Amino acid sequence: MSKDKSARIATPQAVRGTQDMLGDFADRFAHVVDTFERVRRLYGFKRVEVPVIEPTAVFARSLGETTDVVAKEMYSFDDRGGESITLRPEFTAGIARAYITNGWQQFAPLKVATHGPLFRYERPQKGRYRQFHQLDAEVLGSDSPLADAELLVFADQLLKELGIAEGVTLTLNTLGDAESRDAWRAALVEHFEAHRGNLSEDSLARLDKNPLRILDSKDPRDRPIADSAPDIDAFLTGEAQDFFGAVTAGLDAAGVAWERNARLVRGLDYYRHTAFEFVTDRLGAQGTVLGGGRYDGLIEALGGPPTAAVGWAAGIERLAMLLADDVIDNRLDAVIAVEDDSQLALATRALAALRNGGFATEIVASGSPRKRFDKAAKIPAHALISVGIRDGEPHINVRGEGDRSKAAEAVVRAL
RNA sequence: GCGACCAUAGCUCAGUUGGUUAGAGCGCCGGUUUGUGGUACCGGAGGUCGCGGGUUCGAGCCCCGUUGGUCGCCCCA
Repeated sequence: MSKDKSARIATPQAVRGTQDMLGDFADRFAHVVDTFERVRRLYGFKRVEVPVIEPTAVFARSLGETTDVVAKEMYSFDDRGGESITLRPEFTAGIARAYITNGWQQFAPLKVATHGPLFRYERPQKGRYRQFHQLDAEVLGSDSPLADAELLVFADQLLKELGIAEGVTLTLNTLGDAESRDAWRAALVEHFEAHRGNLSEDSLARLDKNPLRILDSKDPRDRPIADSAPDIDAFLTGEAQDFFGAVTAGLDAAGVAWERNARLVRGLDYYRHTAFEFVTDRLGAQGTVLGGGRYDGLIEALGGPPTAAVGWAAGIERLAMLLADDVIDNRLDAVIAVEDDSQLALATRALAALRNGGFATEIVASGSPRKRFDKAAKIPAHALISVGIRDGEPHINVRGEGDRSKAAEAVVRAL
């Protein structure tokens, strides 16, 4: 109602790569989060909340200065006090920072879970957004392979309860301890250097920044070279070998299906030992639905005590897209159609009684009275209650099947 | 950051080789029909054709730019 036209602006568009959710997709999103919250309790993971903003150093130092996430995808800005702040591009580093600053070592081993928005300045694509949302689970302060296994069993049960386990497979690898990883990395660099002339341009860049990533390159020119590269197995120390064996034994004992993928590496620098991804071919180019691994060196790198830790994150939008069409039941218990305005008071009493009694109820009382029944009939509900006049008397009719309908009718009849 | 395709009513879309006043379905509002009924019919509201420039007697249609979307590359959950 602005009288001053100059007060109006052209409606701004939503920021690129962000989304507004309403209805079906919002319900799916909430269903993923609700399921996660339920399953997380079954595994004894505590709820944790950490800030959306952190000092830039939290991410820049921990993820690896040369990773794309740090080098070109962070939303960083100087606040009014001149401090460089970054919108979190992932959960792990912030949780690690909180673990140190709050002295959570006293609770080790600490199992925590959280979910919320993350921000990455990327080109939007199917299953990839600039503001996106993840579920996250971490076990801090445990160097036991049992922790890795527990986290994976947790992830597996979550996917099963969401009904999307079929078509999603757990792929697993080990990156070894620091000693194994360094030896393997050196051998890889040597191998790739020998084939330098045949690598793709992208992989030549990777050779300097993160040679491990050449292993999972999709470029056909890289595949023969990557496939003939040495596996880590030959470089694993006995200790690293035993660790991986214990993780897979734990999975087998819990009945979790998995596949070894010796080519699986992780994008962020902090990973050691166990690395895993739950992958699918149903999301186009964004095949990873849940991923993570062990990051024993991260907390120390952030200035904390040497602390072993392992965790995973899962894209909520990606999980929501995989949900079957029929998993969301947002039917109301009852819909009331007011077919005669003289009975509005009666209908309103029925509405209040139903809602107070725990019945999800909606009322249709506007527009042409003779069309309200049809309008109400289109709203998904267990019971359709019409309130009107019949033979000069107030009259209530209830249509519907099942227990909820009968229970709702009982409430209305008791008025 | 690179590439391809796309953008017309609230939604999903049509719109001929460039040619009067840009259409349909759904949804919304009103009327009629039906009258324990989820039906059918009639009417109405609603559009700077994403935005800016250009070509042309004339542009929703062709060209350039721009913004956004979608899908790949890359990256990652």
